[in-house]
Amino acid sequence: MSRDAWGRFPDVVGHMARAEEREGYETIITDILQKQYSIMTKSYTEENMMLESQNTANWTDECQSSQDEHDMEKKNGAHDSMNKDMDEEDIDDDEMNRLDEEDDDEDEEEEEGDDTKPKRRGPKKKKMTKARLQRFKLRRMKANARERNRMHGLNDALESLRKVVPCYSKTQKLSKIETLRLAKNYIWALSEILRSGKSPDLMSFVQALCKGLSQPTTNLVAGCLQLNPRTFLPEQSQEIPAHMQTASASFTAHPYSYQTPGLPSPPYGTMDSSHIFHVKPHAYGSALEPFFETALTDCTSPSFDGPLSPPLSVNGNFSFKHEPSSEFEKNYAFTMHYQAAGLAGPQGHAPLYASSAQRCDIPMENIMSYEGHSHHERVMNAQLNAIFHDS
DNA sequence: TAGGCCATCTGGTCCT
DNA sequence: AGGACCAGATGGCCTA
Repeated sequence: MSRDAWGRFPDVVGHMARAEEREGYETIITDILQKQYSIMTKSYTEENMMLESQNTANWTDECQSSQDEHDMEKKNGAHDSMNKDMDEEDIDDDEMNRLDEEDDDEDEEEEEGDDTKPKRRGPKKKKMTKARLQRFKLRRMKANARERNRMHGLNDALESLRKVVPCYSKTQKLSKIETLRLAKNYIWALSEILRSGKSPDLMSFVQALCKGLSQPTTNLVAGCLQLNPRTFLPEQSQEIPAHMQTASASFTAHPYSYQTPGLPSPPYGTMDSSHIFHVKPHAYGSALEPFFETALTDCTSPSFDGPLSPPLSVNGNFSFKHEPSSEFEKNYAFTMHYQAAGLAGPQGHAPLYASSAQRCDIPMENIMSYEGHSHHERVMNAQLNAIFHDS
């Protein structure tokens, strides 16, 4: 989603533009803020309490009548700072100092007038003054701006993560939670491959990737890898060819059921091992057996929540080079971006197992969604090639 | 229309 | 005191 120069989203800008057309809304907002602050801090004198009680009585009606403006302010998000093109960096200390001075002056006046009243114990509570209100607003604006920046940074990092997990697509973005789940599965799958030292079949690999993902994301992953999700979803297990079931048997033994407690909707957590294929792993000689045997022995937790401690080294097989200069990258039959057709044989298909008796021919064209020729996608393809071809 | 996802605001807590 | 981080609340957008 595109943002303007101040990081504001289009709908926010639109709201602001409409809000700016309203006359006097700032006054109303300031009034509301003042009342809110008075209530929040509870720092008022008896006189203020009297006033507050009166104001509170009127406040509900006022808030109701000015709800549109108030909502506008909330939606705009620190609209004052935005309307004045102020960001966190723009709120300078001079303004704060000036407000401090005003604040001090008003405090002195307050002390002079308090002679007749009994002095309270404890920390002195300050009256809500205009300057203090301004300071409060400035502080709030700065905090909001920081929080916005922080969340933008978080989202940027998440976007980076999206690009390095399989099935990156600019048009159909994975949600945040699905990105994290897929990344977790991906890391786990790669680490197990490294640990076992054997190449898995594509089916099991996709199954591992899709564990705990929602149905749409599962479809997306399957689509990216040009698999029919029906072939590895548990509900359709009976339709799976024998060799697929064999390959999937080890997946059955996967101790990491993704049945995350409290998941919000049925699509999540449907890959629980308790209902996948119902096949015992040791009865099959899948190439993935070591892959999951280690998992069985190493992991006692029924979920992915335990420490993974993946034996991954980015400096190892996954050489992060921009150009496919190495033999490693050049020779992959699993190449997606370098047009696998010429490498994968006359039918444009390549065997998943270079050495396995159980082969699963998958069309190589567009094996992943490909919308750009960025570095990370080449790296991703290289990694997948390494997994399915080189180990 | 309900539900999912998201951005933002907000107050609390912890840390420096 | 101020910043980072977090979680709850809220409202908008989109889709089935």
